[in-house]
Amino acid sequence: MANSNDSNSSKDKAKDALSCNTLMFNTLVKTLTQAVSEAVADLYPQANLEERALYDIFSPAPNFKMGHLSFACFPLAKALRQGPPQIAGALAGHKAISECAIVEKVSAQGPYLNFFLKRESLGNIVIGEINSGEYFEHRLIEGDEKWMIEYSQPNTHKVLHVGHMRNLCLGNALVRMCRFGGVNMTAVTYPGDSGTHVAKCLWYLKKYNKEEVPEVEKGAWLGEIYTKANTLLEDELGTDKEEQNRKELTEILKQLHGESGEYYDLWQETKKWSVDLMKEAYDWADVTFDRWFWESEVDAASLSYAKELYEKGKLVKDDGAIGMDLSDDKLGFCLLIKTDGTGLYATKDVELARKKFEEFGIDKNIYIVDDRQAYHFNQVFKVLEKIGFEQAKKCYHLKYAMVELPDGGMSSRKGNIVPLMDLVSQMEKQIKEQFLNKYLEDSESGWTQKEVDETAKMIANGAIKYGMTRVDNNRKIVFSMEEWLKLDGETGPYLQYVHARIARLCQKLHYNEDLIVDWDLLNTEIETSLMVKLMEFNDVVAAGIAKLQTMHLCGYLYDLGKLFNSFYAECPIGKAENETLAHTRLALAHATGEVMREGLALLGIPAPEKM
RNA sequence: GCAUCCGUAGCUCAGCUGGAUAGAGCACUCGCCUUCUAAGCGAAUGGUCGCAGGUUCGAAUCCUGCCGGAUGCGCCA
Repeated sequence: MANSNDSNSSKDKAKDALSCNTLMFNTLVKTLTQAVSEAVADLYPQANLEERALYDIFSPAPNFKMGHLSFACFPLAKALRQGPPQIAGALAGHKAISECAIVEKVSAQGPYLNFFLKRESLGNIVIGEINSGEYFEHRLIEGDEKWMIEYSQPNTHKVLHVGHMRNLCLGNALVRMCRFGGVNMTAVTYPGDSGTHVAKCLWYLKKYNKEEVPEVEKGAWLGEIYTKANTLLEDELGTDKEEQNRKELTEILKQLHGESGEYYDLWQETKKWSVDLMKEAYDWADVTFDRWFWESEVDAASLSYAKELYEKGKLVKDDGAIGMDLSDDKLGFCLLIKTDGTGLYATKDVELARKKFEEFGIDKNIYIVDDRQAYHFNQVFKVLEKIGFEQAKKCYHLKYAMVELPDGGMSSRKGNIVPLMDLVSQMEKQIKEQFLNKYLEDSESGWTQKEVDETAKMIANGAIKYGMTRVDNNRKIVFSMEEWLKLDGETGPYLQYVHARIARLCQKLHYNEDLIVDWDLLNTEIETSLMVKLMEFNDVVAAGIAKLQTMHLCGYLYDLGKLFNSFYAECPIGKAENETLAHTRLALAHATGEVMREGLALLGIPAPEKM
């Protein structure tokens, strides 16, 4: 009993931290909501239903044969004291709905009210807004809370590998989506530039390394040194060298803390090599941060803050160590000062949170970190709450499962990793060989080598980012180079291809905003389906922001791409029966291109003009 | 032992706060370039939704138990 209550409340708290309200931005759904509201008020005068509640009931119909939008009457049954099918029947017959200006046809199917919208309304309101750009200006999220997302916490002195990309792609996409929806968002990173891994790396570099430091790619080389250091230290465990090694590492850490000595100088020099590597990856991913919080920056401050908390009686001493007893909350004991007087990971995270609250005045604090840290963050958030930070309730650990290799987890400690740039370069090579190089010889298309290189880069970028953001955060990704190099089916390049096709089409057929269109001419199912799909874009993004998920946007863009490709195959544009139809279809294609470009941009994926 | 996550087609995954016939991709089979980019389109094949109960008008979805897998649980980060 107590257990289930506890788990409920912790789930509720997590929801609380996430919660945000989406606005009623969908023009057509809003119009339908008003119609339904009017009909309900007329038919059931005693009922008192808010428009907002009605608006939320609308959803896409399961398939385009049944309608464009559905309204399920189940939620109304209690308030209206009638069965859902009866309600649906009554509403369908009311003229506020059946004669609504945007409704082509409405029918009650069992408990559902299914709407077909007028092509003219879809065209003028949806396609028109998209092509003018107005559609992308809607604010999606209510309120003016300040949000912060911390993502990408790579360690210096280790290799950046494909596992880090999941975090980076996810964070990048969420930041972009939130900003698109009108959220005041600050993006920060927290690289680990201090601690034992650094000491180990420097220890090996100074004492054992015989290789020349390379001229280029020093960061990757340094990562290999770290792996060697670890291997050596593990090999010497249990030998008479173990004690000596430990002493040497402690001495190095002491120098780093004291900010002087040969190892401190070496740290400063080598850190730069790693940071250059990080920046290379961030440039590749087109990621920027508003603030870099260095681990070394909070190191000393975190310890003095913990001491201060202890003196104030907020922490207790136990077994010689200092921390907070969270056993009442089933979170054990959160250790903050070790018996040797130094701090820990949690100590730094408490200080970092304090800094975020004070420096930025944030209301919502999101951490994108892998799911192995769940317990750690539960402890840290609880500590913050008990210290007295109101914002602790709005701290949220956005978990994701690890990227693994077919034979198990990736570990730079063991060195069984795929460096990020290996994947990128192999993919670019493959893209050129399989697709782009042929355009070099083709005198008609006449691509330059530079165009080939740039396009290959964009496509590899799209493939990796889509691959990393399309699966549920809770599901682990097993990385296989062979699989990732397959670029057909549901992939980033499929979406980019749709965009490139449209761009070419608009160019060849001279798309412009002044084309004379007649939306009523679009009378095939595929054309109206495409229009309805386009209408849903903002809804999908808003839902993604509310849930902090990228997966649904990926799925949406893929569905949109599929619809477009079917449309492209079935409906001739340049050779349509008449000019107005050609122009109308071209406007629809252009709108699809705009949504695709914007959607890809939210995932951080570039949209090539040709490929 | 306790906690979190996962278990849906041969493989990789969708299925949103329970709701209308469980959907894609890959693989396999068949069709489509004298028409706007075939990195494409169309068709066919493939599922007792891990198992067992419960709640409900209705459960892949919520609850409980079990099975199988991953991860975490005080001096690492």
